[in-house]
Amino acid sequence: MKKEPLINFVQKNSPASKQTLMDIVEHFEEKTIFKNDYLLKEGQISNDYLFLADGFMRAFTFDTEGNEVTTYFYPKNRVVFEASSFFMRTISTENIQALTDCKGYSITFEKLNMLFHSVPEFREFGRAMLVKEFVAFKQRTLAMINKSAEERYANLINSNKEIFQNAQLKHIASYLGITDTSLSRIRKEFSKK
Amino acid sequence: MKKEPLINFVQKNSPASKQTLMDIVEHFEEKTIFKNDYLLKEGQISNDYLFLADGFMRAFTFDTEGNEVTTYFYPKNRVVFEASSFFMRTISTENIQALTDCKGYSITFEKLNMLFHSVPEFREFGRAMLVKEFVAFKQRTLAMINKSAEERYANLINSNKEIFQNAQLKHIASYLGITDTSLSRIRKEFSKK
DNA sequence: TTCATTTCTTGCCATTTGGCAAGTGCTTTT
DNA sequence: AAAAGCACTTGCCAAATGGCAAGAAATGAA
Repeated sequence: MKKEPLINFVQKNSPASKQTLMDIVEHFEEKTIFKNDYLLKEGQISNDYLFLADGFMRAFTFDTEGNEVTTYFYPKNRVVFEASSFFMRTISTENIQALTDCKGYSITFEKLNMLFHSVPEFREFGRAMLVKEFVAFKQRTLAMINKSAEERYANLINSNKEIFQNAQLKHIASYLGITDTSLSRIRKEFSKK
Repeated sequence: MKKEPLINFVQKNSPASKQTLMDIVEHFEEKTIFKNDYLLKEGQISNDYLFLADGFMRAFTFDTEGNEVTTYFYPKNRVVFEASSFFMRTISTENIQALTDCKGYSITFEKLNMLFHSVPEFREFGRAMLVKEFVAFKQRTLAMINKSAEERYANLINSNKEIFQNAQLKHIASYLGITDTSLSRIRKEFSKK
């Protein structure tokens, strides 16, 4: 069956019977997004809860001065969604863009809700995804507060090597909260060690 | 009835019939926490999902150098919980402490789950709370990245005046990601305008 | 291959924030 | 009232990061 990565992912995060899993993934549709295209554009109400089977994405928005700020990187084998817009049905201030050609399985808000109401195990999955995202953000916020740019860089390169293979320096820089100039210098310092 | 603030809060966030509301709040227990006491201590698995009816709390943890870092302030009339520890049943790295005498209504993980499974409207409530927290964190992370300390201070004082009436300077400073020395200077600059 | 465009690096200097330590003022204890 | 403790402020200087602009390197198009 084609949706095997999705099945494995759901199973891993919230065990369910084979039949239940099939009932769940049946409602996901295959989706392809080419490099530089968007899963979500600001101003829209997000209607894609996407399991990213292959590729690499990023979320970004703009600060008050109009600079692009990367808010998140999404490697493959995880779900990609903008919680606020998707779940609250509000207009998104974020963009989600493919940094490489991407393939995955997507479900709409309506269908996801239907599954949440009818499949208790899947509710656990949904909550686990939300909590996971939340925790990741918390840790990042904390790191922003009490670590130097160099330490944040070191953490990122240790935990998410693939970011450096897929994203541009300026994307990584704004994600780390520094300028690309500074990141370039930090990287230089770092390579000496 | 005693739990009226809670009833109103649930009703506002996810409308339900009077009877359903009563069924929900019945499972919450009144809880009092005195100033400087803890709702959650690091090392514990959180088992309190608290609606804070009155008082003021903060969450904090320690950075790698052992400095206290305030991660969140909780004014009254909102829910207070550590999503990671409470929902994932993992050991908390955060502390939640009362900054004033506090009163609220608390429910355990088990009972909350029971309600989530049996009351669809309440599931919506639970999700809304999680998403809300998430959004607040995202905005904060973003602000940490692309705003100066002075701007972050200005935002905080405009949006959360009560923090300044309830928390110490050093708590606010670590929340803003600066030292109390710097905050003191910023505050001085600010009062000139 | 060659040219054009984009991405990344680097030098110079400015600005922001931090570290430390002393000092002020308020509150609590005795 | 004196002493002690805590919260906050301030001066001095250091360290981290930014802004700008020029140049180098990589990438993509013709």
